[in-house]
Amino acid sequence: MSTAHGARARARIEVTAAIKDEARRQLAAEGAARLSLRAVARELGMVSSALYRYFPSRDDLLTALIIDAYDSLGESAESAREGARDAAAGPFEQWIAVCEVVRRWALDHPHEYALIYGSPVPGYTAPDVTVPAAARVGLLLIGITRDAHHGPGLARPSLPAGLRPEAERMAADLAPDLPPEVVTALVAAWAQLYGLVGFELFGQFNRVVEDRETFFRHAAEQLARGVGLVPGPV
Amino acid sequence: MSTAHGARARARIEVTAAIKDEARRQLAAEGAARLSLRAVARELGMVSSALYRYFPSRDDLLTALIIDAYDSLGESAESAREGARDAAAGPFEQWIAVCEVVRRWALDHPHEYALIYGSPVPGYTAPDVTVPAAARVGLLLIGITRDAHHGPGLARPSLPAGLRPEAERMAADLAPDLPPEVVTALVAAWAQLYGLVGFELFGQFNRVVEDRETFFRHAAEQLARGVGLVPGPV
DNA sequence: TGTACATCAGTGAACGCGCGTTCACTGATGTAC
DNA sequence: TGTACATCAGTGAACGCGCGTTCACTGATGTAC
Repeated sequence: MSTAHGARARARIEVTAAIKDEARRQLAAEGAARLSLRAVARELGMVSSALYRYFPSRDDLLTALIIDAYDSLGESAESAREGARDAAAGPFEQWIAVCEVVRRWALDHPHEYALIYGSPVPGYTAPDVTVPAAARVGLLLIGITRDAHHGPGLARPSLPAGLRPEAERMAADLAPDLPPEVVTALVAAWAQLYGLVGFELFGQFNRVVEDRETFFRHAAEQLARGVGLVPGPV
Repeated sequence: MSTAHGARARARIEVTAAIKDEARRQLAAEGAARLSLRAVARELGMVSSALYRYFPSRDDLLTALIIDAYDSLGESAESAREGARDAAAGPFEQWIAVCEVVRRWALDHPHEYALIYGSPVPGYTAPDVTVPAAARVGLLLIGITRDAHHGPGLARPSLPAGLRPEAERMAADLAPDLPPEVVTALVAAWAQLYGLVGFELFGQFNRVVEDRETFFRHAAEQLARGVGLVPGPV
């Protein structure tokens, strides 16, 4: 009975996974705009209407892929951080490790990256379910900075008076234990990181930057410094 | 004769412009992925095949729109810079003015911004004709920095030894009269600017940054400082 | 343990839609003599 | 200045394609008694 029920349930889980895998494959090959339920079904040897047993619409499938992409990136970033920490690297080096793995992930999964950080898919708006997954990298950068604050210390970035109220609001929202100057710099650095990655990925660095690894590493270090992090041991 | 010939030629120019205008309207309303020759023709009261007298294919129309978008942004940026200069603002303030107008333009033309700086349109690769238009904002930022270098002066950003060869190569390519450290910082700042704009535009700042004008202004100032610019008169 | 019923995955046909592009054509505008 | 011819814009029909979604259905799997 429980095995029987389990069998049907397991089958459901497996088919759902197969659908997502195939969808991800097509996403990787063609991009989100070209992702079609019919093509996914075709490839799986199913009839297109069968997918509706698993996803109520194309948008729901897209939402699932978006969450998976955020989680995949988040997981990479988190394990990069842990790897660095295990190697006795301090917050500054952890920051760099995370930035580099974000870039790496983006280069390895360009269409998934475009799906979550590129221009929105026309006619689709991401529902709130995606928010927690989307926040992972941001929270990780906050965590690293927090460690520095409560550990080796943090330089304090400058902050114009006009921005103080907003800085305090953001700090209260995101990391009440960190100085508002730091939180502000953190949010800016977070956005700027994606500027660097996006420009490389979407071809704006063609004919401009050649040694992109080295260039990026330096830029990531500058971002870390902007937040107040400094090189050094744990 | 010349008027007659002129009439036909003028008509051609006008219809071409009307097609681009309508295409731009649809682009603004729906995004590039939804732009269709048939819809444009329909709206203009023409038959879809008639457009082929003006653009050999949908991709060519898209290319024309891309160039126009780059040019529109470039023009905005250039005139913002001139406005600032006319108001006796120094390079630092000109830099801020340009950054702010880039942001403004992006918020006012989200789909055109997405077309040129967002994820690539699937199945389309921009031909080389777009390069000069695409370079305008970058060249403008270089120009501002050059003015500072030959005028009020420029702080010299740091540069790790490993990046020096690439920095020298970039400087030789882009601005041989500027120090390689500055050129490197410039390229990074340029990418980071688009990270800030893109995050705001594509919704990553939702629930995070509220006073976006003030936040952006501060971030733009930090970018300017990173390049070596400092506030002050001409 | 066996039987009657309910649940559910997957089928196959269909609806209605929009797209880019080609092609042979008509008729007006422009050109050469 | 008038005529014969060439150019060119725009038409209308068609080709072939793929899409998301609905719906009535079959047959296997699971559930309750």
